[in-house]
Amino acid sequence: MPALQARKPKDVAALIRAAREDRGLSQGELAELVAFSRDYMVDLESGRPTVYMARLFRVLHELGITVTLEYEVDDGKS
Amino acid sequence: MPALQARKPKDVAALIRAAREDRGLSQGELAELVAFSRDYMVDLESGRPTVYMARLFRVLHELGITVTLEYEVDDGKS
DNA sequence: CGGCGATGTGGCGATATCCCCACAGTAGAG
DNA sequence: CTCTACTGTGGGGATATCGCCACATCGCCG
Repeated sequence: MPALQARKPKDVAALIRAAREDRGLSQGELAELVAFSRDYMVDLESGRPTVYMARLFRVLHELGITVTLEYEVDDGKS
Repeated sequence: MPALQARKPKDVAALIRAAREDRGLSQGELAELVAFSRDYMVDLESGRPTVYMARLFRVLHELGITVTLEYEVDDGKS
C-alpha cells in the first residue's frame, strides 16, 4: 500500500503517476476516464502547481487514492 | 487529533476552518500569514472547487495540517 | 443604542488555466 | 528498418481565478 505525506504538488504528481502505472493505464486512457484532456494529465504529472482542486480530486478518486487530512489540536493540555 | 478522508473541496474547506479556529486565528490573520487576500480565504473556506493546488498546500502547511495519500496495489495476489 | 470585529457577497480587471493541434523523441514488435 | 503506442513541448484562444473595494449582516461590549 504505497503512501506518502504530500507537501508539494510534485509529491501528488509522483503518486498519481505511480498509481496510474500500477493500474496499467496510459495518460490518454486515464484522461478519457476522468473526461479531461491528455495535455492536462501531462501537466498534472509534471507537478504543475496551479491545477484546480476539484479536478485533482477527480483524478485521485478515479485511481483509488485516498486523501487523509489531520492536525494536532493545541489545547494547552499541559 | 481531528482527521478525515477528504473526497471533495468542501471537506478540505471544513477542516481548514476547524483548524483555523482551533488556532484562534481570524480569516484576515491567516490570510496575512500566508500572504493571500482575505477574500481568498472566504472562497477557500466556502468550498470553492477551483482553488490552485499550491495555494491550498500553503494554507494547509501553515495550519499544521498533514496530507496523506495512499492507494491499494492490485497485484493479482491470488 | 452606538461602535467594533469578523464574515459573506457583488462587481471589476489583469493574468493564467485548460483545451486543441501539431510535432519530436523514445521504446518495442515484426 | 518500419510501424505503432506513449509521452513531452510549443503556440494560440476562451474562460475563470484572484485581488481590490464597497456594503450588508451578525454578535458582543460599554
